[in-house]
Amino acid sequence: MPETLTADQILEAAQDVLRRFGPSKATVVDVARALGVSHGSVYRHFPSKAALREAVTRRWLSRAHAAVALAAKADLPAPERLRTWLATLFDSKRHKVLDDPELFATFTALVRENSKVVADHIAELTAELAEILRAGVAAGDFKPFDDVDQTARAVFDATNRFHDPAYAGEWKQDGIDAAFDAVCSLVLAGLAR
Amino acid sequence: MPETLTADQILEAAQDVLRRFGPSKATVVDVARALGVSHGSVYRHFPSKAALREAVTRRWLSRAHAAVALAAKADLPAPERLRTWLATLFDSKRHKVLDDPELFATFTALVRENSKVVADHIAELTAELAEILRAGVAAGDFKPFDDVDQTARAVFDATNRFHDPAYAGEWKQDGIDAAFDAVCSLVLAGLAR
DNA sequence: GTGATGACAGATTTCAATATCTGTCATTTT
DNA sequence: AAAATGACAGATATTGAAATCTGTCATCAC
Repeated sequence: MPETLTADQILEAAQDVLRRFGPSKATVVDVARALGVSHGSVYRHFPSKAALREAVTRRWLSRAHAAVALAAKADLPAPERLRTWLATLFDSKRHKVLDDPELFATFTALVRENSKVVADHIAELTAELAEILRAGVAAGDFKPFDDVDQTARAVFDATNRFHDPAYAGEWKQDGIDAAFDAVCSLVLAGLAR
Repeated sequence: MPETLTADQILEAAQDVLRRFGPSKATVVDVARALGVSHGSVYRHFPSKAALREAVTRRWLSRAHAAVALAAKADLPAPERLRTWLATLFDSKRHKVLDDPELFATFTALVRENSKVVADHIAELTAELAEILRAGVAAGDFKPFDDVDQTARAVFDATNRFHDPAYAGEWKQDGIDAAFDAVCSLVLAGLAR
């Protein structure tokens, strides 16, 4: 039972409220109630409801991705590492949506309302991709690229169907793994020396 | 002023009503009113509002695509033909959304509510792609594929960002053409012998 | 003085009454 | 008889009044 209210406590409570009530019902008053404080206190730490939701979204997204980034750090040749990275990204999101569709929907709604957060997250992801591409070029596995960042973004775009939550509904369909492998192989063939 | 009401007249009127009122406000009663008949007469030709909307969607989609399919029939080597096909598809959709965003939104909403129509349309599109791929394999421009249809679908999936209306908001951003070229080149490199 | 409160104005949401729409079908029109 | 109608029941949408929420700020507590 801490003396003073911290931004982190508020974020934690806001996350709980969002989980329980969903993105359309969760209010700042609910968050304050959950913490046993007045809603005015929340506004001491966050300038607006939108800012609070954005902060929750950012935290949620970065924590969710930390696991993926780690899993795909394996010490492999670039092509395999790229394939693993893409497959891990896909698998992790697919598991999320299958395990708890409601929570995934809440999370997706939050992400959708913050295009800035999405842009930043995509920038992080493509930076990871660019890293792999550079390693592959250095090792002679990939052909040299005019613009590695552009190519990294192209790889990200080409695999959209397997990481954009907008397509989550298709991730349980039969043949989705074959479709993923097909795109993956096409992309890898396009990168190969 | 024809004697008897035809399904085609109803489709035409329904299309007008949808254009004018938008997908959420357009009613069967509106369509009947526009034709000067009772709404019961509409139900003689279409079993439900959903069926009527689906029929409109199908017609709208197939007419919109006829122009694209034609434009991309040019007598070129397969790789150029593929690039032209993809570029024409992208350009045509981008023009639609830029020229009349409201109509595009109406159209997109209709498409979204009919996943069956979408699936059929995608099947047609990938069939066109598969045709190009086969020609390319025969001419020795593309490497032979295990499964041409699967590869065609992979090409379609990889270029999602440039034909799925869900991304229409990004089509006016700077650098979108460069992003398109990057994905296109990656895909073509992946197909090349 | 720093942090928390709760009253307040304006914006947004909820709710229930009302109106409109969807789909059916017995009846009317041609 | 084939086509069209319009009354009807149940479902859905609209509306406006009441409730709740957001964001501010003068005041209170430590």
